[in-house]
Order: sequence, then C-alpha cells, then structure tokens
Amino acid sequence: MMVRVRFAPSPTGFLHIGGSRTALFNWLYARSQKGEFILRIEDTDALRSKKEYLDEILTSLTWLGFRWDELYHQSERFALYREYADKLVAAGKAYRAEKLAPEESPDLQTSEAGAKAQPRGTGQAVILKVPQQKAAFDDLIRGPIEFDTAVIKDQVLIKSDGTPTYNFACVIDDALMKITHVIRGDDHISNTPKQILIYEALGLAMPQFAHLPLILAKEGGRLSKRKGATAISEFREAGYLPEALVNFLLLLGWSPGGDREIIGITEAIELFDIRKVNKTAAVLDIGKLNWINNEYLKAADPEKLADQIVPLLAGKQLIDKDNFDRNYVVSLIKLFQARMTFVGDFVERADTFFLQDVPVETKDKEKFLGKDLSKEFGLFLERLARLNNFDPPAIEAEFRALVAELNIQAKELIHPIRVALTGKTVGPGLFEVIAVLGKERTRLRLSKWIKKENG
RNA sequence: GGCCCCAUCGUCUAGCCUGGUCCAGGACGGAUGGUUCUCAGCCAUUAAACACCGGUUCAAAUCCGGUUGGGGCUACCA
Repeated sequence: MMVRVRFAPSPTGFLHIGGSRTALFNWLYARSQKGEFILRIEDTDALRSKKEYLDEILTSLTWLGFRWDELYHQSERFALYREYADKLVAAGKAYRAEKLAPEESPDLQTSEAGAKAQPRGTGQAVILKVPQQKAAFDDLIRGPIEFDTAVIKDQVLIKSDGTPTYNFACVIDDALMKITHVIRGDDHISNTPKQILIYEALGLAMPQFAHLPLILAKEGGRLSKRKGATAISEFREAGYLPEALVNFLLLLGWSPGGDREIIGITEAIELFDIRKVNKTAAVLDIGKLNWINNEYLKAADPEKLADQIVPLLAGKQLIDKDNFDRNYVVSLIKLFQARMTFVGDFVERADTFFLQDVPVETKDKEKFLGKDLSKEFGLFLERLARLNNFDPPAIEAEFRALVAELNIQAKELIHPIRVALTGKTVGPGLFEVIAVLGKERTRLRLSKWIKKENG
C-alpha cells in the first residue's frame, strides 16, 4: 500500500520550529517510503484563520523544500463533514443538541433527552455518544497506549454553527484522503482515543499513529508566541540557509546513531527511520542552529550566497541593485563566509568599510592612529603602487620587506593599517582585505592619514 | 484534581529493545592553550550527566515497581 502522510497546519499562526519539524518528519517519511505528502489546511475556525498566516505557512514550507503532492482546505469540505455526521445520527451513534450554556455540565444522560425530533440545521450540534470501552493503539514511536473512554465525555462533532470540530474533521479527512500514517505532535496523544471512537463509529479503517516529542521553550513549557516560537519566515529573513535549518530540525528528536551532525537532505531521506524518533521532549537551543548554519555557510557556493545577499545589500542602500560590481561583492563574501553566523550578519559586518566610507571611531583612532605614521604609510603605498599582481601573497611580501627595512614588528603596522582602512580593529586578514579593497581604495584611505609635511 | 506521555552532561543526543565491552561516547555552548596580525575559523586539552528509592540478577544507564520532576489533554480552539 502506498504510504500517504499529511501535515495539517491551522492558519491561526505562523509556521514555527515545532510545526516545521512535524512537517519535516512527515515529508521525510513520505520520501523515504516513496509515498505521498499531503498538505491539509485546517481552517475550520473562520474567526481565527488569517490569510497572512496561510501565505506565510505555504511560503515557509516551500522555502524549506517540502513539496506537497496534494493540497486541501477544510473550509471547502463542510458539506462532507455534515454528511458523515448525519450518518452517525441516523445510525443512532450520535445525537443532536442545543448549544450548551457555558456553565452547564455536559452530562450525557440528560442531554440526550431534548435531542430527538428536532429538525437539523438551525443551531443544533451533533454529538457523538461515547461508549464505555478501551481505546487502544500501537504508536510507532511509543508502543502500545491504552485509554479508558469512561473518562471521555460525549464529543461534539458538528458545532451549532454547522462547522466541524477538530477531531471530527481530522478523522473524516484522514480516512477520505487515505492517510496511512498520522505523524503529529505529542499533544495529540490524548486526542487519539477520541478519534479512534469516531473511526469505529463510522467503520473506517484506522491509520498508524506516530507521536513526535514536543519541542519545548528554553524557559520551559511548549513553544508559544511569547516563548521562542519564532516564525520560519523570520529565520529566512535573517538569512539562515534552509538546508541548515532543516538539518537542525532533523536533529531535534532524531539521530542517525553514532556521531553524525551535518546531514544533508538526500542522506537524511536514506537514513530516516520513524521508529528511531525519540520519546523525550527537546528544548530549543538556537545556539546549535547558529553553528550548523555556519557549517553550511562555510561550504556554500559564494555565487549562490551572493544571490541571497545582494537583495539585502540593495535593501539597505549599500549597493544599487541595477548597477554594482558583482565580482566585488562575491570576493567580499569569500572573505566573510567563515565569519558569518547567518547571511544577515554579512550586512552588519561588511557594510561599514567595504561598501561605503566610514570615519574611524574615535577610541580606535586614538589607540592605533594617535601616532604619526605618515612615513610608514607612504612607503607602504609606494611599494603597493609598484605591484602588478595585487594579490594577498604579493601584498604580504611587500609588507614584510617594508617592516624588515624599517626594523619594526609587523603588528606595529598591521593594526594601524587595518583601522585606517576599515575603521575596525577586527576583521579578516589584512592582506586579504587590501587585495579585495583594491589598489585605489587602499591608496585613498591610507592617504587620509598621511600628513603633507613639505606642502 | 482526573487521564496520558516522558526522564543520560547547561543544551541536542549515542548507548537502553538483545543486562557485563560505559569509572557512559559525540556535538553545541563554557574554560585553557596553539595557529611567526586582530576577530572568525581551524587544532589540542579540559570541566560537565545515567533524577531518587526499592526490587530482579553473579552483574543495571540498560529489566520491574514506586516516588519526584517535566510535559500534554481535560473547549461547540486546532
């Protein structure tokens, strides 16, 4: 039988780490089993569902690379849910009831009384009679789990406004969409017996269940708007690489065994085993994501990074997107690749001196350029001017020759030159900086610090 | 409260099913040192955990029970 899984987000919020990890594991399972990945939008709550959330979810899923084979919206399937609810009423397995008052206890014996003979449609809910029995299932990750349904009260299937409840729509859809494996968060374990009851009442075949451990916020408790539930789109905007984020997600609750950390998606598809997913909730630690992202950044193709970085630079008016030196930007990227945590970082680090001229900060000026270095800078520029190959080794050779001639330590001159050139005390190796800056920029910036004594 | 799930370094985890090879391994983060220029990177070294109590056994991180702790559900939200 063809494996079919689904990811069923509700567009009442952005896609965050937790949701995308669920999506990843579903997608991965489908890929590893040569099955299909269905995306189902659970937008039954018209009030809370927002188009902007839907758009963000779709965009983020696409960005992460989780292509879906089919897409459904529950809001377009209300008639279907009512049809199945009617079947249950006709079979005597469910009943209709007026809306319960907020304080009213949902006592099943009394609520049944007023249910009969009422015409359907106007303000009546359909409620499942919950029989007393055991509801058991064998979870792919956790093994056998059993509930006593005596603790479950009668379940609303269709609300009095005619819309289905989550559990009902979920079961109808999973059955109709021929979902073979329901892979979802831990928080749905206690929904499962309620859903099993619906499958049984309707005589529908049950899928296999696999409940993923939850991802917890650093402060404890589940991820929420206030606690660590950063939208995936924010990671994208900050300049994280999707493959790095996926790698990070992959390791949250699953491990291939052994010491593997950096695992590409192709390999992940080969190695993934749903039965080896952890049972333990994982606490979200962005620090590890940053490390993984840096690993991918170091290995990334500078040209591809440029595609991502150019719009950011243009957005900050650091370059004119229609007229800029792409080769220059690419050479900057090569210089900063290993130094970036995420792509957005590049903009912060490189802009102030590579893409625009910025005055040296006062305290650094005092410390490194307080003393007159006109002679040293002048001699260095003369040497650079003679260079035909303006590359780091050649520049370094000239520099070393100069300090030998002046009989000073290299660092006595390296730091002042870096500050004069970049306005910063830290940065890439000086000779690489000079090579990237080029002869002309170097000359202009160093000349500013040369006092014309004989003028 | 009731029901359910879970429990290895600060964090992600390997090992647990098929007890001995584990005085518990890796990674992130931390600390220290190295890299004839800083930062990043890289390299090396280092601190750091089997929640607790019982039981089974010649032997338990590994099996069983309890306690404690954490999490989830308990809506005409999803």
